[in-house]
Amino acid sequence: MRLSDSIEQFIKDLLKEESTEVELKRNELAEYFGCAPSQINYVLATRFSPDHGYLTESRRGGGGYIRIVRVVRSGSQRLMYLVNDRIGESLSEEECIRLISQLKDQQTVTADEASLMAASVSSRALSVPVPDALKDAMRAKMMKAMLMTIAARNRE
Amino acid sequence: MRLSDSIEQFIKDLLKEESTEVELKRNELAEYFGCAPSQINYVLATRFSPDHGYLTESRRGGGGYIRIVRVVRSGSQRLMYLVNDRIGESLSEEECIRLISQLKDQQTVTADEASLMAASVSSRALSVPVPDALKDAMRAKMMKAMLMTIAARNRE
DNA sequence: CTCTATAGGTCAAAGAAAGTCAGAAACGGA
DNA sequence: TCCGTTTCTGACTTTCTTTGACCTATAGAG
Repeated sequence: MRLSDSIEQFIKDLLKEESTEVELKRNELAEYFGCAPSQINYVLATRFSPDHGYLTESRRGGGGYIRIVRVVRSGSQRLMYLVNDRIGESLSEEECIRLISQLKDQQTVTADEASLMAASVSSRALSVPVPDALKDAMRAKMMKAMLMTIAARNRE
Repeated sequence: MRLSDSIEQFIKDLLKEESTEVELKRNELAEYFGCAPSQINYVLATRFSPDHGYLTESRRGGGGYIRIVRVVRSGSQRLMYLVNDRIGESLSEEECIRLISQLKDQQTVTADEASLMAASVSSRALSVPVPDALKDAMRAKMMKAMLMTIAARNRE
């Protein structure tokens, strides 16, 4: 198992117990896992970003800390954020996959729906002679269209 | 016996034991067969493609892997017929819609999934400056990719 | 108010896997 | 034998992870 995954799991377990918020010491955590302190920042950046549904704040100096808060946003709030702010005019396949798996983690979509979405934006599905830039533009629109229909159905 | 055939057989044996899904390390497998790692990709491309009834996903970097999922089984005959015979190289939006609503009628997909699929092939989602012929070619591929993932999950 | 010990932050580079693709080699049919 | 197709390799690329050196903020002592 990857170190990053272990740390991610450790933090998520803490969040399960202490519910929506957890505070920890970067150096202690790094010590515990026997890794460089900056590894903690890597985990935060790649697994506890706002896209993943978390906010982090921290403080340096004596008595410093890192606090991680799981943001409780409704499914449609998340969807609207994605459609209006997060997704722009263009989205690569990798970015799509990342967003989709986050939605799945947050249970905004089911696993089945997630794999449908992933299939539709996959490079295999779009393998026609069209410039990559246009494909990414399509991906953005496809994602928005799909998210909108999900938002529409969730509203009742 | 051909190297590719040996590797193919090896993976299929794994799939027999571990049932429908197997995860492996590209480098280890190449090492085991004493060949170039890229040989594994060749085998995947020529023998474990979606047309053959398999899906693959992978991850790079430390702790990377390749996962192979067997899709074809008795229950998915109809879906595979759609993928291999019914849908050709090109599909208009109207044809997509018709197909999707048939799938919904047969309860192969839920209403929610049907609207997701429809959204992804909608003209709204594909409104970029690309010839219609190419869009319809994409629609065909997108539908096939999505049907494959549905077939993959329908195993009982 | 200044100094210093104590925390966390940043970034670039090294390491670990998998992907791509062009071309060499082997094979099979005419 | 000649030619096209399939198989195989190696060099190069891309992505993800991990580390280490250096930077910055804060609290508290003097």
